[in-house]
Amino acid sequence: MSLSHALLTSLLEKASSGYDLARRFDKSIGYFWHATHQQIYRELGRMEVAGWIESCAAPDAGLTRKRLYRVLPPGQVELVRWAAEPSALMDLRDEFTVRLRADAAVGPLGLAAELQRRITLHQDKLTVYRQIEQRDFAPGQTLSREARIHHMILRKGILYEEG
Amino acid sequence: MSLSHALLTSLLEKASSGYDLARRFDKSIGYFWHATHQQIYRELGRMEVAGWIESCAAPDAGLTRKRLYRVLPPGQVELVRWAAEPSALMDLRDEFTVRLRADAAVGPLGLAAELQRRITLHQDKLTVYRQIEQRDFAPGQTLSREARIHHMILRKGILYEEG
DNA sequence: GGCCACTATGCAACCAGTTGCGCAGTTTAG
DNA sequence: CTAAACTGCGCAACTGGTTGCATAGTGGCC
Repeated sequence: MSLSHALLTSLLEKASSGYDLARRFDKSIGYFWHATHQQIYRELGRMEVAGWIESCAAPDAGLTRKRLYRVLPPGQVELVRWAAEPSALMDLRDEFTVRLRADAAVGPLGLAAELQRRITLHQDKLTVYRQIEQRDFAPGQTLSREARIHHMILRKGILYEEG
Repeated sequence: MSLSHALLTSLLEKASSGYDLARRFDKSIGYFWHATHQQIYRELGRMEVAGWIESCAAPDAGLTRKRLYRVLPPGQVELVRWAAEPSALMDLRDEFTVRLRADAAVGPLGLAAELQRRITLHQDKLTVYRQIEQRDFAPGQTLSREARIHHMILRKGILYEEG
């Protein structure tokens, strides 16, 4: 399973509460690995039991139950171990393409409007991605290794949305 | 859920046994909606209970349990109803990109060989897709509506693998 | 005649992901 | 001052997907 490893990565980038993690996740790793807050809380619990992370009451918790999670050395060791494993190519689960096949099989079903709506959504994402690229990865800059990897991942997203 | 609708589509294209369906699935709709034989048998059972499909002993069954499944009118009605529903953009679950992020976060983890392996796999798929395109959708032909939709879907696969 | 690979179906157990709900504290607008 | 919206965590029930195994007939080979 990779959700735990995705969370480890995200927590290494910045120690956070479950809630903040869920929100940041939506806007970064969430683009290529989606998770609900339920999954995230459950997984944080498991990882704490496993000794991969630890938690304490968050400094800004006040009277709330807010907890801050932090990666422990065994968590980082596990992440490194896992990252080097080979893995199968992502398998797609594309509902709309199934609908297109259905349309091909049983005649025109009026999918044009829906198709147009989806193209617009993809264009919106593309616009956002390109803005991020201009903002964070403008040409001529010298980028760190980390930044170059993030740029590559973003390029992949851009190529996908263009497709 | 869409697996049932993917199976309905595939069965409309050609009535089949569960086993044949599973094999055809791998090489057509399976490219954008993966399923194991277990899921397929279970779903066929449910759909038969629901009255979407019917089955009889296959003509070539001999003494085996082989059964032939066929879509009934309520199944087709359901497929048409479902196809017109709006649906969310596919969300990706890309393990390798999580690994790249992990590499970015905790330093070089030697993912180059794995990356190369995956590029080769994508190139192999691309070659297959292009051969199918040349064989089935050569330019200059007049294609049916159905064929044009299948071609579009294939084009999308090609763009994805090129990316 | 015996072995192996393949066709064909299915059970059972498990794990991951989703949905709906509930609780409790904090902030903000009227 | 109070209602509504937001932050933050979590339980319970369910559904979908995966894995390992079992069964049984068919066809080819040596």
